[in-house]
Formats: sequence, C-alpha cells, structure tokens
Amino acid sequence: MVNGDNKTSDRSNIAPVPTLRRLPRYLEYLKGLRVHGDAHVSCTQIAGALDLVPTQVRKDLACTGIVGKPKKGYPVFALMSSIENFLGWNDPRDAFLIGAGALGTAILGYESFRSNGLNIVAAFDTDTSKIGTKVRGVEVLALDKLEDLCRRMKILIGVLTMPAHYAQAVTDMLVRGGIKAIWNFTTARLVVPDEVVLENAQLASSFAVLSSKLRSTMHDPLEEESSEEVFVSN
Amino acid sequence: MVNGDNKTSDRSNIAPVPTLRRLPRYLEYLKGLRVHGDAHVSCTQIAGALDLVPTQVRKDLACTGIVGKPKKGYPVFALMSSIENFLGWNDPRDAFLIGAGALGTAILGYESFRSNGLNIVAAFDTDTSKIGTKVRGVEVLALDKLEDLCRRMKILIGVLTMPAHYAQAVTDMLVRGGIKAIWNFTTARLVVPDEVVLENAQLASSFAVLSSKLRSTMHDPLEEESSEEVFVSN
DNA sequence: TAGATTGTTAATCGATTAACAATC
DNA sequence: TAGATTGTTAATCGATTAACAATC
Repeated sequence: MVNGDNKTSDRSNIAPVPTLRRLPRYLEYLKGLRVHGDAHVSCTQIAGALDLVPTQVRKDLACTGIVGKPKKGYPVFALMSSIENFLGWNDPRDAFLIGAGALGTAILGYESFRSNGLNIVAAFDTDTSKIGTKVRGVEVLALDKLEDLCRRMKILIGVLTMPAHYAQAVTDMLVRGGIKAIWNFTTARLVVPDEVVLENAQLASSFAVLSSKLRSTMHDPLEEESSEEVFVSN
Repeated sequence: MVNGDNKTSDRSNIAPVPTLRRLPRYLEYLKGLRVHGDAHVSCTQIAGALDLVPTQVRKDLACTGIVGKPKKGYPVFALMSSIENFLGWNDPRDAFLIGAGALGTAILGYESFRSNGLNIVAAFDTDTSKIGTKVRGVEVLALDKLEDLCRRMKILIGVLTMPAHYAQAVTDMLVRGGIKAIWNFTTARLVVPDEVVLENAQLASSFAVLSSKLRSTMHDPLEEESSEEVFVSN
C-alpha cells in the first residue's frame, strides 16, 4: 500500500488555471439542463452553449477524470459529480468570514457558494453593534476571538471582506490559527506562508477588462455608425 | 486629418487580457508608494513587490504608451496617468446599478471603483420599500424607469447585482436603452448584441481556483508533515 | 565613465486548436 | 452498419521569459 500506484486516483490532480476557471461555467450549464435519468451531454452541446470549441471542453472535462462514451457524450449527473469532486465542492469546508459589512453580507447570501463547498460557520467584525447578531443566519463574533476559534474549530478557509487596511493583520491572525486558504476580496497585497493558499478575487481586474474593451469600442469609429453627424454637402 | 496617421495616438490600443488584468495591480502598488515630486520607479522594483519578472512588467507598461528613462525607470505620476488613461479610468463613465441588495450596496461602497471611472448615478430595484431611499448616497429608483432613463441619460455601463433569474430581462432593457457595456455579477449567461461589451465578474471562477489549490495541498502528503500518525515499530 | 535600466527582438513555454484513429 | 463523438497526438498560437544593444 505504501507508494501505491493506483491508476484510478489521479495523484497529479493539477489542471491549468484557465481550465479551473471554466469548470464552474460547465457546472452551471449542466445544472441548468435540469435533465433526469441517464441523460447524456456532448462537448459539442456544451461548447455551443458556452461559446467555446468542443476540443477545449473535452480536454477540460478530461482533467476532472470523467470518461465519456463515443457517440453519446457524458452522463450528465456523473459529469457534475466529477467536476464537483475535482474542485472539492462535494464535501463542505468550514470557513470564517471576516468583515460583516455589505460585501460580507453579499457573500453570506450567495447560496451557490454554500452549495459549492464553502461552509461559512461564523462571521467576525469589530463593530460592537453587529457582534452577537446574525447576518443571513450566521452569527457575528468579536474579532479578538478569531485566532483561538480558528485553531479550535480547525477552520480551513478565511474569507476577507473587511476594509483593506486591516487585511494583513487579520491574515496574520488566521495564519497563526492554522488557516489553510485565504480568499481575499480586498485590494491589499497579502503576505502568507508558502503552505497557505492565497486567492485574490480581484474585482478591479474584471473592471479593467471591461473598461479597456469599452474604451476601444468608444474610440474605434468603425465599431458602429459614427456618433458624429456625417457632413453632407447640399 | 482624415485617416490621420498620428503616431502619438495608439490606434490599436489593444492589450492581452492577462496584461489588462495586471494593470490595476500596478496602479494599486504605485498609489501605495505615496511618493511626491518627480520620483521614479523601475520595473525591477515593481516586479519585486508584485512577485513578477521585470520583463513582463516592462512589456505590460509599454502597452499603456509610457516611455521610461534608462537607469531611472518611469516617473511615478506619469505612469499612473498612463495606466489610468489606457483603461479609460481618468474620465468617469456614468453607470446604473441594478439590484440594491447586499452585493449592490457593496459595489456602491467600493470607493476605488468610483475613483476608477465608474460613476454610478442611480440604483434600481423592484422592492418598493427601497425605492425612493438612498443607498451609499445613491438614489434607488423603480425598475420600470430603467430603460427610459438609460436612454435619456446616455448611460454607458450597467452593473448587474440582482438575482440571476432577472438578469437577462434587465439586460434586454439596458440594451434597448442603448447601454454600451454590462458588468455582470450574477451567474446568468447573458446574451447581448455584438456591439455591447459584456464582462462577467465570475466570483465562482476565483473560488474554483482556490478550491483546487486547497484540495491538492490537502491531498498531497508531501506538502507538509503528514497529519496521520507515523507508525514506528518499537 | 560605469552600470543599471530601458526597449526590442528572439527563444521558450504552455494553452488552444486541429487532425484523426478508435469506438459504440 | 454508418456516423457522431470520444481520447489523444500533433500543429498552432500567443503569452512569458531570456538575451542584448542602446542609453542616460
């Protein structure tokens, strides 16, 4: 059993980041199909709906370990399980959310995160008027209990939704409390030990892509009929 | 002037998406420097702080049109302007936000978006208890006024923070109202005409990357000291 | 001046896409 | 069976990284 070379367990469960980012889209699409029984779906179908090419979809899905049937495609439910399993979304992971403001409330309310393995068991804040209350059914605790509770409850994920200038201090508390991963919604650049996973939500990156596209369509006169009056000599 | 071949105006102001996504990080770093006068910054400095390689930073910055000085680097303020200008973040663009819930409130409160050219001038909702009130200083209006106001106020950007199942209907209203860009925070896959820019915030993608990394560190026994008891024969 | 840094060209790397045999 | 679809290998594409002359 030592050094087990089991073919079925994909030890090297690494996938390119672009693939990882597409997997939730596939899952969302599959959920939307609302099929039952042993319905199948092909890469052509998925690609068509999501504006991708079938080969890419096939390669992405292969990363999760699913095996399809030629001519039929993939069994829908098995495929959903395969994606969820690959992402670790089938077994919930306990998380703390720090910052019970508007953004924190929004994250707590995202039902799809809960169904995707993010189990936020408590929120933390420094605002005494919030401490002791519940937000979206989750209790808000005092920030000074964070490190101790993190350690005792073996919390895996910390979600940072507080003002950016507290972010590093809170991160340090979580790290001391033995956190495994940090999902950072602030603009702060965080320093964490190598063994802690850090993912930055980077809303500004998304807005930058939008801004740039918008700017080019606005500046490119060929994009649509010119907004300026065409001068016609009469 | 027709067909102007002006070298200074970079007509083909296209940059790779990965570059676009990094630009806000550079800007954030530069703002954090809090320098004054004609302070300069080098790619080596920026790369060191952001965990990138200098060549990549140099190429990214070159996309924005900035020209540096050998041995000195780039003038900090000119560089910030160059990035902001490239993204169109220097002149504010009027936007509507649809869905004045927790997420909408969070976006309205993100001061950095306002300073980055996103000028949300009104919010819309169907909840009559919210209509007429102000959220973060922005008035909440009835959804049925959306299309008409969008057209009359020549709104450029629509920010979607309402429940996913309304998203396509709201998008259609905005499109009819002449919107140029849509920033979608819902999980809905939206259909828009070619001339409308669509950017999906995709929080789930970010969470998928985190989940996958976390899953591999948890499953990889080499990542840290084994959590299982090592059996020692005595 | 010497040397750090830029701008740019070439090499590398990795993801996407195409091609095609295998298969149900 | 015929043909759509899979899995996989090869070709392409584009971003990253390396190399290096120019320069202040």
